[in-house]
Amino acid sequence: MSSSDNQDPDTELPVVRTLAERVFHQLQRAIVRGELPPGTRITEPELSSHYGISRGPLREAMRRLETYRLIERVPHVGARVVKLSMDELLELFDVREALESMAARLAARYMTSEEIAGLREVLAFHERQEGLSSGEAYYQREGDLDFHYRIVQGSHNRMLVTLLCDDLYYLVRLYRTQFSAKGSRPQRAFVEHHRIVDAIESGDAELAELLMRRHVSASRENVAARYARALGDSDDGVVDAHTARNES
Amino acid sequence: MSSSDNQDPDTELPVVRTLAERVFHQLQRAIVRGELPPGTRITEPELSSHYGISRGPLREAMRRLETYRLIERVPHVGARVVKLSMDELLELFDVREALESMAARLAARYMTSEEIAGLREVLAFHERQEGLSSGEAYYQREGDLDFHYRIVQGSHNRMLVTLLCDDLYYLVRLYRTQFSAKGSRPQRAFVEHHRIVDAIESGDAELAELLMRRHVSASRENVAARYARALGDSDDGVVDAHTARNES
DNA sequence: TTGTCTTTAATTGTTAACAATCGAGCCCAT
DNA sequence: ATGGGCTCGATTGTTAACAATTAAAGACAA
Repeated sequence: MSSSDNQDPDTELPVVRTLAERVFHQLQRAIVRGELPPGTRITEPELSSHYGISRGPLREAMRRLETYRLIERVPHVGARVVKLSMDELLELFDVREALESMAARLAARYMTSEEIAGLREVLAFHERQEGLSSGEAYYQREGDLDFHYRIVQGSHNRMLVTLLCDDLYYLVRLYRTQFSAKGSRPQRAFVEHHRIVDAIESGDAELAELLMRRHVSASRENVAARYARALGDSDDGVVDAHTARNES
Repeated sequence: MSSSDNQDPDTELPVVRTLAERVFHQLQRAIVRGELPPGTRITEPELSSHYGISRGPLREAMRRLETYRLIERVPHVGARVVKLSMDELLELFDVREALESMAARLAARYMTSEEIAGLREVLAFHERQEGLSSGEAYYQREGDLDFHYRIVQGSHNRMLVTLLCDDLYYLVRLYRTQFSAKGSRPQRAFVEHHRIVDAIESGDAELAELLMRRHVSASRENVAARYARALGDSDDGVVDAHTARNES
């Protein structure tokens, strides 16, 4: 019940045909997990020797990481792991609101009964995890991501799937690790998730779209409110870890 | 009054700091203009000798083209210019509808009076071109793209701008050249454009969002209808040039 | 003739060395 | 002492040669 089939936790995918691809996935995971903290300078000789490859494939991997917005490069200067600001996080929420509400609308039209059944399984697993370990935010977060993941795939719009699942969700995960999101209102998110699935199952595209839009928007407002509150307590204008939280 | 400042017609941008960047822009332009027809095999030795560079920078340029979905690569096999299907074009319209309606909503909130004035200038230029040369579709198309471009930038959401202007609009232009879109209902699009700007100027975010959504959706339905009609006349199931048209 | 296997040529992936650019540290003049 | 300019080290950009994989052409057998 992980986010995806090609998202095994510790071993790299078996179907990696090139060194650049392998090290790209390794670096991507390291960044998303926070093993390479934001702002870390990425130097090519260092990383290439660390991974035991030459600079050629490493540069290709870095170029891919750049297009995924996980690192930022400046010609002739270097690259560093992206440092996320609260402004950009809120921007990302707007984009997610637009794309995921559209995905929910399409999912209500095109999702198969098997896919809907799988979605219900995710919700059940989600609640079970919540029941026995309320403090464990990991499953909740991953489970929530899985929920959104499946609805996007249920849209049967390949471009939407690529944009959200391949591009933006890695940024979402990175934000969560950087801001150490704990999931602040799981029970309310549960209710919203169920209502969205109900709308999808009944084929009500407009309602599914509206509910998903509200769901993402509420999450955005929650993050923004926590950020504003943290600004009052903090001395500087930059929010640091453990100040902003997010449940969806 | 072109689509962007860094979009000069024939000379490459002066601020290109590396060979890979230069050849990336050259290839991008060649593909979007149709000089490299869809499905064309891209072979590294050929292109590198053609552009007078080695395979290293060329591979970096190709990797960037791949993430922009302008070429498709298969490891150990090769790359070819993306061949677009009508299904994917309709998918792209759904994504545009979601993102551009959000952009219009944000533009109504955050667009400055200078940006709105520039938008009105685009519309005026647009109409002038339409008046004196009804058969010239080029200016109409570019003008329309410029219109959407500016609204997206008016959203002041950098992630949205990157997604739409840097990623998707090149695909839109590629579609237009491949399907040789002529602009089938310019006068109706004019009215819609004006109404959208009116809504933005009056700060009516919800109306701007709704109008932009309808505008893109109408364009999508127009393309779909022409495609269905072409299917009846055509012998095979693949739409070819001069059959599908699109005005927005 | 057709199907399969083998060989082969071409292309892609990878590596290591070379060249160009940038930033830091030092020196010197005011 | 401080600001500007210069030198030097390190990193990035680029190149050319090498290795691995693939797809196609051709030989051979049924």
